[in-house]
Amino acid sequence: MRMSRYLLNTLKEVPREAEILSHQLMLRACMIKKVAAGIYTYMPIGYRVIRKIEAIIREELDREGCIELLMPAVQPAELWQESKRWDFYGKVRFKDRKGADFCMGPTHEEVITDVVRRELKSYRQLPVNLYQIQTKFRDEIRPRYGLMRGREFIMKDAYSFDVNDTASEKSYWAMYHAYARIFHRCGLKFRAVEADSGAIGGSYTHEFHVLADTGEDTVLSCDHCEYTANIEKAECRKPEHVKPDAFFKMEKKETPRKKTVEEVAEFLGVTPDKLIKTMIFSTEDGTSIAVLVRGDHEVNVVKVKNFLGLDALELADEEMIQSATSGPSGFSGPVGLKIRILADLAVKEMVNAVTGANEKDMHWVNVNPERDFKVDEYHDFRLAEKGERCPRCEEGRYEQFKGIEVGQVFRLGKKYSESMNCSFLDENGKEKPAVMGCYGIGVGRTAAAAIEQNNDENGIIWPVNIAPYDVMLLNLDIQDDSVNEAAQELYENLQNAGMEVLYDDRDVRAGFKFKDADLIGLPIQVIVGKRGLKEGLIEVKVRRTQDRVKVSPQKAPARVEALLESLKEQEEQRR
RNA sequence: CGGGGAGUGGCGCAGUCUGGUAGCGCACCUGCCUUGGGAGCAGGGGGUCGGAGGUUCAAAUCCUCUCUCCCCGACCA
Repeated sequence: MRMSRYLLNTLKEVPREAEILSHQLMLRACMIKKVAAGIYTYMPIGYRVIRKIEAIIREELDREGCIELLMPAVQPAELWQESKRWDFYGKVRFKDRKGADFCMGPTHEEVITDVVRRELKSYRQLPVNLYQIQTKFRDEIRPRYGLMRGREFIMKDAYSFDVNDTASEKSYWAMYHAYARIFHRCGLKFRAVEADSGAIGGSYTHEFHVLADTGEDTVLSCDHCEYTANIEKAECRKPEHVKPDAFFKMEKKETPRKKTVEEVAEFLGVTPDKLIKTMIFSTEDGTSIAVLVRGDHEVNVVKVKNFLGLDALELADEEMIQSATSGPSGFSGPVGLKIRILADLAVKEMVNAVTGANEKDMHWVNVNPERDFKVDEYHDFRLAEKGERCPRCEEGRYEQFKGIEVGQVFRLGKKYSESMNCSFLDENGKEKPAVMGCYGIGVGRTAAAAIEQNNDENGIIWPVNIAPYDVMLLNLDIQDDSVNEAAQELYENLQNAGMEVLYDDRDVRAGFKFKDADLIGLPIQVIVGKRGLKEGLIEVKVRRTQDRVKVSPQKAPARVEALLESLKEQEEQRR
């Protein structure tokens, strides 16, 4: 493509709306244009990246035997009413001229289940895995960061249907491995992360996170074994049992205005790990529950929620704390507490601890679990932290990463097949619901994540496999016939050798072209100028390393091809 | 939805407090000059100041309402 005829206006200045790097660079490199909050046009150069990622996804899913189809963007309310989800989910709803309810599809479980239930008759038809690459619309409460969290976004979603759990699990792992291949091919450093499966049920799920400091999610990974988990899910190692020397007598002490763990610990001259932190939560129906953790630990609300099998759990407000503990907040403690008490495993090992006395300005000291208060259930209820020992192996410790969630594989079980009656006859002629799985990849978000991970002060550095073009060809002097001739010939020869070339033949100064080339970030730049041509040479520059080599125009295509190959290899091996 | 901030040529901003008929840089067009890291000079086109209403001789500026966008929190690919 000749840039003189392309639609690609770069920006020197950063539009004010862009907060994070990928968003800024996408705007500056003319990849996207905002149409409304969270709604973007993919400009030509940006759309090429999207298409590259889609192509990789298609290849890897097709390899697994998945089948592509395309479902509608607009969905009728009836399907959502059937699955009882019409009133949940932030979706854009509207009525047609007859007054019937519709919505922009935020996801497609309902539609795919409807499609499959009409077609599925026999176990002989299973397994089947159907996918689409489609535009979703979710009325996000707060869209931001460009393509990272839009309201309208391109997503690959796949749905597997199996005869039973065992078969479904097989489908799950096939997708897991396909995803790993996809993100490797995209040249991304990522982790498959065990994640919280939410309220949908006991099955497990993995999120795929691209590692980047700007990521919104926190991931803990063992530096020795394979264990990697979202911080919401990351298990804590069972605490060592230490035999205590002596149990002292429980005593009440005045702690005027000392409410936080730090204040109380300092006031009493102990370390925070000697305190039992008592957090009061309230469930959906207004019941209060106490959760105890060691003073230097934090409660993991997700763990508590899952343990209780609840959808929602909130920290109690002042009023609730009063009625549950008959004391003010900041002085809650388990001694004498009448509500249900859950405690983290680490609390079980605490000896002669400090805890709130459920009255203003008072704490107990020398409190011992079981002797001085009863715990209804001990369990892993706290947030794991970096540096802690791995729960799965003996040698490792947790490392912490920031990640961008670009994909998820999820076992749905029979949730939709039962509520929407998607069943088949098994080999005994018995009717059974299909066991489902669903699998998503955010295509635009993957592109954004790739930029977050691959950039420098000059701009984007595209991994070869998802770069909009392979090569940027720079003609530094379009007034000069010899330069023009050489550049034109290279343009043709590079393309004939199978490479995608963006040819900067614009009538602008050399410096301008260099800046643009770096900003747009194609993996290789081929630079043709008067200066080099005098010696019969042109320059080949690797964007990532800024390395330049001089070669003859004749040898350039082979050289560029070899460089692309080796870059590709390195990128696919990245961990 | 709660809290904070902003809407002035395509982009970045000044002007608003103290009303007087809109300005700067980038980008764009023309010419000259220049040509290996976003050159220089000269000339030029483009905005009615998010929208509606009001106050006033006069409103980007003051008042009322409204819309949009951005940032921080809970959701998600």
